[in-house]
Amino acid sequence: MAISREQIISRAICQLNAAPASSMSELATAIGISRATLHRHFATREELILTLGHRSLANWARALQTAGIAEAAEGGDPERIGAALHHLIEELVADAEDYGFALTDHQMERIPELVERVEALSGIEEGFYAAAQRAGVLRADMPVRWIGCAMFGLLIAVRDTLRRGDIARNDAVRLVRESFLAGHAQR
Amino acid sequence: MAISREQIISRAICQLNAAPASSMSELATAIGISRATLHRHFATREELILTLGHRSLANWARALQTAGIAEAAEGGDPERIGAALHHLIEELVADAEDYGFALTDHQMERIPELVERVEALSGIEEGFYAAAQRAGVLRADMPVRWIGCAMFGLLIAVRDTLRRGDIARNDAVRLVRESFLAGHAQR
DNA sequence: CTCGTATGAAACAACTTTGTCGCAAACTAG
DNA sequence: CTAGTTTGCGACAAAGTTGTTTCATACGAG
Repeated sequence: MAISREQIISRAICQLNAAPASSMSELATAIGISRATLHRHFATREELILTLGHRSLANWARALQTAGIAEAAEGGDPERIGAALHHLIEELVADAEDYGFALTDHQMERIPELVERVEALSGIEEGFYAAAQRAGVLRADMPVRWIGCAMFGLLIAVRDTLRRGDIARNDAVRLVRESFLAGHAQR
Repeated sequence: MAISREQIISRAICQLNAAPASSMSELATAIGISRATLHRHFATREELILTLGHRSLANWARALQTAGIAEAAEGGDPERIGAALHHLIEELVADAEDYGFALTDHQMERIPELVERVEALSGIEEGFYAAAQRAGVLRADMPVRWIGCAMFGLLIAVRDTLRRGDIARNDAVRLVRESFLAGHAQR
């Protein structure tokens, strides 16, 4: 077993980040295995996409977990919520780089199983933003869904700027934090 | 001529906004014409995508023009730059709704002609942001490219939230303006 | 070394998409 | 009404993708 299943998944993600519409043939070549072997690991293309989607969503769930947003939201302490928000941004930025293709991939939108899970995770994240609004950490004059989507948009910005080398990797977290919290106007 | 070329283009955009990976057959059905007629107007799929891409970019160029960012940038007057920025946001938000699919469409990235034009327009917009930084309107501790991509991300947020009915259309400009300029932290 | 497993290469059928063509029907200008 | 144009429909070939299968080979544990 020269190449493990984990390596296949990770290289497939890498290839899809570079060329989101890759065929199974292109994926196999990029991974470094034959198309037959790829089909031995993932019987259908949908199965592969499903696996990558779940992998991406599991990482998102882990990010929400690690940042401790549930506990912070429950407590309602502004300081703790602020800390959790900072932690959350760190986690999300790291994921945006790894699973960049999943952010704007259209094939996943048609797998109900994944859509459902996306909505569940979005709900959790938005619940945290709502708690942050109540605690006075985030402004309350915007719909929660908008705040969630704005964060999402910034993660796409991270992916694209990193892909083209426009920003330094070490700078990404600061840029998202500043853009998200303070905006771009000079004060 | 029951359906004009303009109508074909506009309905094709509408369909691609709903299903970005539509085939020529699906597009023809959604437009309300036969596949043969669609091919009579656009010999190849690439020709259609190229037309839609140029249409989208022409609108972007018009937005930059209408907002008067070039003149404002040249003058260097902070107040005028701020006004141009507000105007620009209005125009970009309107475009994001009309040409939403183009924001994250991958097929266009492989047409050099379009990529080139995207870079040119990005350059103009970023030149304006740079002028805004020098004038003290936008903060100067971020790369211009990041600011441009952050705006881009917010436009994707507009498209997605409008698509799902999460925000009111009348509210979109205010949300982008506030998110872009002031961020989401409560002060 | 040997046996069982994993792999690569190649071929195959089924399907989808794209682009073209011919023809009959509908429409329109005059 | 008539001639010219446009359209829809169906058929077609070419190409690409997907999924399966067969077979020979390479590898690894024992």
